[in-house]
Amino acid sequence: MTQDEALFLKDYDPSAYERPSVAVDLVLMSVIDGAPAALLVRRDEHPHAGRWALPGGFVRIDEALDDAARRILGQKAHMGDAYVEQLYSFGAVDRDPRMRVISVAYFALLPADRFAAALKADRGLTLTRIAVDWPGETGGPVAAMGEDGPLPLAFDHGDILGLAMLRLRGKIDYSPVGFALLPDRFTLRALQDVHEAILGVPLNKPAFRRRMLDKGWLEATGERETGSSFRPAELFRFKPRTA
Amino acid sequence: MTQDEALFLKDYDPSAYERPSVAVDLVLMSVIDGAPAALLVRRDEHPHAGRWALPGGFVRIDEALDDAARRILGQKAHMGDAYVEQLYSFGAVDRDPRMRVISVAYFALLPADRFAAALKADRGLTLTRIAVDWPGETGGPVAAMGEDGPLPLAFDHGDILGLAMLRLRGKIDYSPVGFALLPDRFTLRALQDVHEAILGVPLNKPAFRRRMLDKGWLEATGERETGSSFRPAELFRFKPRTA
DNA sequence: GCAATAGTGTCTGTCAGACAATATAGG
DNA sequence: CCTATATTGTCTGACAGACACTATTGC
Repeated sequence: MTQDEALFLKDYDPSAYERPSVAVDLVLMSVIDGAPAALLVRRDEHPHAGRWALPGGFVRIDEALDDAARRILGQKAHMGDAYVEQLYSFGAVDRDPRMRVISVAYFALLPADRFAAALKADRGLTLTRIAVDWPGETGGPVAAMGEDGPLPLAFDHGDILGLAMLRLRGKIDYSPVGFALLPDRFTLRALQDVHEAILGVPLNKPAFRRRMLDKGWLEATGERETGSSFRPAELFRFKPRTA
Repeated sequence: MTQDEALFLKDYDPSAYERPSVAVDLVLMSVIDGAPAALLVRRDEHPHAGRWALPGGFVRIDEALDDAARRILGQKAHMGDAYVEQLYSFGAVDRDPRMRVISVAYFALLPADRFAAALKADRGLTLTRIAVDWPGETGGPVAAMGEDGPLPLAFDHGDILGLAMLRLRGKIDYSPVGFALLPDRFTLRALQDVHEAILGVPLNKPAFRRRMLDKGWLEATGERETGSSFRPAELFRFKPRTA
């Protein structure tokens, strides 16, 4: 930094304009029993008390956006590391009636067992199945299904959830994000189940197997699944490097 | 809104936390003479005085993010309507040395003649060719080429420019964004030139023609281009509805 | 051996790339 | 007719879907 720049910095007045609050909202996604699922929190306070919302929080003044997402993943969702990706920023003026809040939405992909652990650790979290009226290229509205039908969502969180599903559907067959929804070792059938749940269509087994193996993302472990009363499938692992 | 909610709103204190500034930065893109191009502004003030930056500005407290992008498109880039899409939000803590600024980046796609008009209207704008070290699936770094080599970019605007190119490259062959880079009527050769510039690779002419016509995005006008000393190509138009 | 699923071989339709043939404007 | 490019036809290789076949485990 030059001396001029240092002088300029000293005199700069950052309080000239009224500033919005910036929040991060997290779409926690998994595939459970062959269907896409998400974790929501029930709002106890106004606004939208009684509705369900994405876990979220305000970005601190000295905290990067990505760091805020990971902090909320730990604090609000009781998760350790996970695949986290920025989704979109929502900035309608009236999306929060309290005040101007711009929300940077992220989504996190987690294996089903991590969902179970988080639900046990925090009773405030609710598991919902995501229902999408697929197939339809545009990826229409989604619904978070509770025990007694669709849950009412707070703010614009329904839009965020829908966009997250759309993004995931768009990425899953040309990027290795699907592996983040499975445990370390998994069978090709389990991987196919995940893809079918996300895409909402049944897939051809031999073609799926060929495609996955050709991409070079998979590494055979030589191990077999246990507990089946029929021929056990081989367990594969995600190969991190394209080598 | 219930009475409870109204009461709650009244008592809510929005000034509890220090808030970041939120800005919108615009990547104005076109294809000129067979190469991707962008419009930049030269910074006169600190920080990064003398470097080139994306046109941008702060989001007003009562202005939606998308509206801010369109306002800046008009005010700073002297453009009317255009294809505008949100790109990504950049939120590193130290990306602006003055203060905490979170930038929501947008990109706009414009036909080459609109670029020329904007350059005439505002002498502060600079036209740069975008050089990308392609082909390479990951889409390496980009450089904004001036008369005498690469221009130094301010803040993290090089990252933003690179991500914009990557996004455009990823979308162009499965979405109709390419038409936004051309005038109302255009030849298939011009469309192919745009695709080749964005993708950085030569394309097969018959295959390109077939693919485009099969997608149903194009409408033949029956008119022909003029001014060529050889067989004139038919002019096509973008068909808005998939009908 | 039986049941049930894992894993493989093969055919076929679709589609993009390659390449060549035909069409048409100005001169 | 000549030049240069538009436009079309055809062949071919890559690849996904369909479907049937073989393999392997527990019982």
